[in-house]
Amino acid sequence: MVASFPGLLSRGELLDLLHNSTTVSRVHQVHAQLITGALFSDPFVASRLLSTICELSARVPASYADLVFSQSHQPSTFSWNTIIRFHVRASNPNKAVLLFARMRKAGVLTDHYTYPFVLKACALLAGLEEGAAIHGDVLKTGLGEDPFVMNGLISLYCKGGEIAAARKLFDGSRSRDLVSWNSLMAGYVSCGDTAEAGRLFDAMPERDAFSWAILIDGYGKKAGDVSRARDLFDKMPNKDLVCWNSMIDGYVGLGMMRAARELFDVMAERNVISWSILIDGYVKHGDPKEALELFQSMLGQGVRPDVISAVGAISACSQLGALDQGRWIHSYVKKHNILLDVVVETALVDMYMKCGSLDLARLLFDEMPRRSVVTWSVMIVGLGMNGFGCEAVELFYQMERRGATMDDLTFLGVLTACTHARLVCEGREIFDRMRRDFRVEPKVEHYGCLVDLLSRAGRLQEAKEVIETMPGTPTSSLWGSLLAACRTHRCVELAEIAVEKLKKLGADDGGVYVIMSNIYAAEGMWNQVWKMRKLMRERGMKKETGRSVIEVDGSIHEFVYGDSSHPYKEEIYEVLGSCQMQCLEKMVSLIF
DNA sequence: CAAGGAGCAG
Repeated sequence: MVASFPGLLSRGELLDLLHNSTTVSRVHQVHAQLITGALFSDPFVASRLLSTICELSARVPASYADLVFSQSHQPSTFSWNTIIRFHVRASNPNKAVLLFARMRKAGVLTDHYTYPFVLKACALLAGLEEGAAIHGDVLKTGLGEDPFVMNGLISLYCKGGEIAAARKLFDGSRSRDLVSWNSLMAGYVSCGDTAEAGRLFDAMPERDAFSWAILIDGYGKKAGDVSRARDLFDKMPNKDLVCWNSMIDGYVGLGMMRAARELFDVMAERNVISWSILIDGYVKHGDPKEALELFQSMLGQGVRPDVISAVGAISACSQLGALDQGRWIHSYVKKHNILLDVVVETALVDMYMKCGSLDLARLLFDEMPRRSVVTWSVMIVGLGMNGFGCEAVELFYQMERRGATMDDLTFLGVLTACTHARLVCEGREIFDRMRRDFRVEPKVEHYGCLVDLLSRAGRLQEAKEVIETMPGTPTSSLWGSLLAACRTHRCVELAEIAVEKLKKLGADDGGVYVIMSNIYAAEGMWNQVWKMRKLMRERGMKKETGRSVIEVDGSIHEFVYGDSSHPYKEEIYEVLGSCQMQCLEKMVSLIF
């Protein structure tokens, strides 16, 4: 790289070069020049290099920034500020706070640039204790009236939930500006006091796009009062892109996808966030088909997907079981260098699992450079779901040996896997070790798994005891799974108890009586069966409509029981008919 | 000589 420069560059030439550096390789060139020319002793040049690295923080590893910083002799205040800023930008607030402590210890002068960075780091950490100590530091240096420093403090207290402290600073300040108003308003919004945020908004001497966006977001997403948010949105004079996105997100948060879509469709300008909000909204609110279509039209308009929209599209494929499209998105993401971070890869593993492609899931899982708790959990859940309960439990033990942290989802996955594989003893043991060995508090869902595990294995009495002795109130689903097991294990007495409990919980829907009448029928208790049927008729209960979704050659088909609107319905019923005929023929030949 | 605070997607 150095070869591209004949000889050494002068100080001025290096500074010029840095000034125009927008690529990492350019930074490397200058770095090499500094080393060969022993120019690190020039604090200004060294700090300019660091500053350029900081501007490129998204593409530079933290270790490289640290290296350059450590090479500068007696770093200046500016260099310290810059390396702290780098770590705040790179989401290493811990490191930033640590560096600040070292800076103080080294006796380096702090200035009005230092505090906003380090306060931001504290805010990210929600580290009120450190923040308060830095507040004391600020007062000693007499920088408390610098608007940047003060706003940093306000924002710190807001993020830490100390809105009263933030308010006190705000009220006592002589130099508050628009950002101070906005910060405090954001603070009220995030602690749920939208009313006070609204009063601040009305009292503001001037407003900018931030002010509007904070309150639109506050009314919409945070307070769920989307009509007030819309009022504000309509009144806003020069709506910027963020405001549109906030408003759309407000609708999406309440599941009002139609309203969200209407706004989206009339937007003059969209960015990848606008698309992501909507795609993610469709995924979350049960319309994965629409999410995928939107993702495709986003690509069609030349918008490069980011991690959020990619994850949205991938999980839409998981929900639909759309393996072909999922694989296509996987290769698209690889080809276009979309950051394959651990979240995206986990979504892909989940997609392959949900689509039943265990080998592809395993391949990706084994190759992943980093795995999160979610990655492991997804794999465990997937194995269990696909009927590989023993493998799921084995993976759980492997996870334990690696010392990976586990969360409640992990246990939900492994317990469900135990249920499906009838691994009663393992399941029971893992449940008992949850709190003791892994410090994960079992939730109702985990008790649900345990009850399911025991009752399916026929240990109905034991299951009933778990329900009755668990902390908190048992939910209807617990009694529900006991009831379902009573049917397979033909236990009328326990079933009747379960139905009574379900009735008390107001959860005795049609399904409960269907199961109960089936249980009676199996025992030949026909009087009871008729009683159940009559009860259902009286209450106007019906069975839920069955529906299913399938992907064929990349397009999605939905089937609803009794629905005949599918374009290929005649062919479908013909095939179905012939299947039934074949089944009948087979049965007939078996019987005779 | 240089750089900083507030808002939208998971």
